[in-house]
Amino acid sequence: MQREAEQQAAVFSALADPTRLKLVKLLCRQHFPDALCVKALACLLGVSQPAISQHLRVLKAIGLVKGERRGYHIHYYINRERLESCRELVSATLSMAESGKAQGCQDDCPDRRKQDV
Amino acid sequence: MQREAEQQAAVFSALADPTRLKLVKLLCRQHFPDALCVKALACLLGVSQPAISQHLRVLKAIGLVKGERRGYHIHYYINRERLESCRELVSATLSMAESGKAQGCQDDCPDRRKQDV
DNA sequence: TAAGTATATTAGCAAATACTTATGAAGATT
DNA sequence: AATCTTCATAAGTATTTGCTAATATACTTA
Repeated sequence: MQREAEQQAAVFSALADPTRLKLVKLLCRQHFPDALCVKALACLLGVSQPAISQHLRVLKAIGLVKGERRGYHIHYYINRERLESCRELVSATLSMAESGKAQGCQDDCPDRRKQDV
Repeated sequence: MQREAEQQAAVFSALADPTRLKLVKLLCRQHFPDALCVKALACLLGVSQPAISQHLRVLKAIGLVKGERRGYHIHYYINRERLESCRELVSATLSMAESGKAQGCQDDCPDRRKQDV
């Protein structure tokens, strides 16, 4: 569960930035053969080109976007299967269905006796 | 859309930490009349009491947890309606259903002409 | 009301983040 | 091959974050 929470948090982290969310949405709206190069994204989102490259790196790290060169430009697009799996991951993380049995204080908790409200 | 992305990012941010995710999960598993006080949470998660208070503040800020005093302790619990609404929010944010029409470069984009790939 | 307990807040710190400017690397075009 | 153009990386900075230790606050209980 330790590692699980970290992996889940990593996905939430990658999406925990408004510019990155807008980036994802922009890419989502693109459909073949429309293209969005880095400069165009920078222009649309009002930040510098390196800023976009850095955001793209974060999104690539979780497999959410991919790039493909076309002439001078690199055409960035959403990995839609991964997008769906991320959607399921965040949804499942917040799903109460995964609630197991209630957990009490551990035996070695110094305040176990005080937990009786 | 500007503000929308910020609000969505705020929810992702609040959940973009493994300790906070574990906190949410722990509270999810609690069912009335079980109680988890701050000290018990600190003990279970292996961090200090102030750290828990601070995480709880973040979660309270988005309405995800609530506290209720019972004797000496404050019993923290999940706001399950809000949990569900957060689940819908993050899911919808990543849902391709909200994809509108493809968007080109703005007219004033200095690199509009270069976007033809 | 005074003492006791749990929780919140503050101060301080190290690490991470989001950005810009400047520079480097990769590939396309001629 | 030389030149261009795009994109990535590096360097530098201001802000935010997650933590601990110390302190203050709020409430209960006697």
